[in-house]
Amino acid sequence: MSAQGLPQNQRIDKASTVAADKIAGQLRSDILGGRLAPGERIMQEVLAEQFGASRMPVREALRILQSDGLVTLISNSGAWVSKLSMAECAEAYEIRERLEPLLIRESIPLLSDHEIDVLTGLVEALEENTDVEMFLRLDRQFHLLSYSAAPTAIVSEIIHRLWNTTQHYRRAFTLLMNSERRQITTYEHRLLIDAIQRRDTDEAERTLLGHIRRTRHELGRHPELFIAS
Amino acid sequence: MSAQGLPQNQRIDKASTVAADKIAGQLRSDILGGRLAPGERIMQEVLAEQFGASRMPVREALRILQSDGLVTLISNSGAWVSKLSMAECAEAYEIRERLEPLLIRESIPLLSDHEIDVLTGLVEALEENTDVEMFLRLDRQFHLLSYSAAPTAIVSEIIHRLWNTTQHYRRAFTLLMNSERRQITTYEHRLLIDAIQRRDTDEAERTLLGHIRRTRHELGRHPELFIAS
DNA sequence: TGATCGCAGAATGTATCCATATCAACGAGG
DNA sequence: CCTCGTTGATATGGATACATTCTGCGATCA
Repeated sequence: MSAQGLPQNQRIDKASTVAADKIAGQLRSDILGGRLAPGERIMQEVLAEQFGASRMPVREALRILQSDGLVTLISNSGAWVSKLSMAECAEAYEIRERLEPLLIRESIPLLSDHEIDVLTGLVEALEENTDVEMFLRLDRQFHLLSYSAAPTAIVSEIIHRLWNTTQHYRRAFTLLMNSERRQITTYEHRLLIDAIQRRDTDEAERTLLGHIRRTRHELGRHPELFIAS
Repeated sequence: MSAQGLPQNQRIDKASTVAADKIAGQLRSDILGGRLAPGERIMQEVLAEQFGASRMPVREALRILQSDGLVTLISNSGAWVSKLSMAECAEAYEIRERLEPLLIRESIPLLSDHEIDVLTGLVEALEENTDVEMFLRLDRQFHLLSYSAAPTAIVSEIIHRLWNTTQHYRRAFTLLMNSERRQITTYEHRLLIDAIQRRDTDEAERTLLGHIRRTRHELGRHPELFIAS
């Protein structure tokens, strides 16, 4: 049982020199950016040619994305962009309801003043913004940054995954939001940033929980986003 | 954006004909069974020879186990059996506290009478058992079976992952349990199976939460399980 | 003496080729 | 006309060989 220690830095997010990582990064960006739709087939050879590499690193990239939950692999059959049923999407939101309050609670006391300034700026940018892609990016940045100081690596990873796998449906949902719904979102964000500025963890938790829950309920009213295609 | 549908069965748990799956299965069993310790190095060539295969399926197997959280891969460096710090282990229990009550609540109404009989049998077997490996197996079977009827695939997967990654520490912890502690566990299991038999979801949730929380607190008193080796 | 550079060995990453499984089209039979 | 079996094309899985990167040890120089 000679247990040799791991290198210190278990997480290396910076682009590595490994082709598979680069391909995975590009693919991830394509999926999150909506350029690849859920259910769409991914073929190894096409990707390989596209990247000027052999199929080998592509296969590894697909495995990587599978562990991110972004791609579904089936033996001897192929790879598809993961898709969620309405039930699964609702489930993702239920999990977020239970875990993100934990994250914000752990994070708030450790956020720097500078980070809170950035968060405030993001909320303001969100109010002025009208573009859907920009909304998705800013909203994601705002929430994930608000959790970023939390020292809880495992929860963070789970939440990142859920944000990734639900990204496509948030986009579709955002497109459907009417002005009333946008107003509500704006207010929720204002309440949340206010609580964060005052470092009122309890209030932040409550507001966040309501924010996610309301979104889940709203999503339940749009089953058309999940029709099998 | 021609989204072609995926095959119906996204999950194929039965042993496939694919070598990588078989290797992954064996490795998983080795890790969960304690024959491979956290932090231990895994070398592709050794495994390949051991299975009479080339390094290629081994690499795929390692990716699979990475998505299970059992293995940590580092580019251009190698693979290690995942290990947890005490903080991460405590975090895993905090997540379980928040998600497993959800699972048991969703599961209980859908459990068949037969499954409840099996659960009852497992509790009895646990009380009579004295062997550590058997305890781990029975305890795991009991809890996971009690959740098995829950239609929540995502939560289930998260919980399975957490049980996997904490397995080694549960083993070490189980070895340290004194008779008083074992008594408490027995009572908790009895309360839980009683609530399940009566299909009392609220009581089951409460009992389960306490069960996990007490274990987490108890674990916090044994930092020696996490010394860097 | 110690610190840095460099080289050798080993392990991982990649490419190419071959084997095999899957699926759809086609044709024969009922 | 429908059903079932066969067959062929296509895409994935696996093996071997080669390239690249990392690590640790030792020599050299300040």
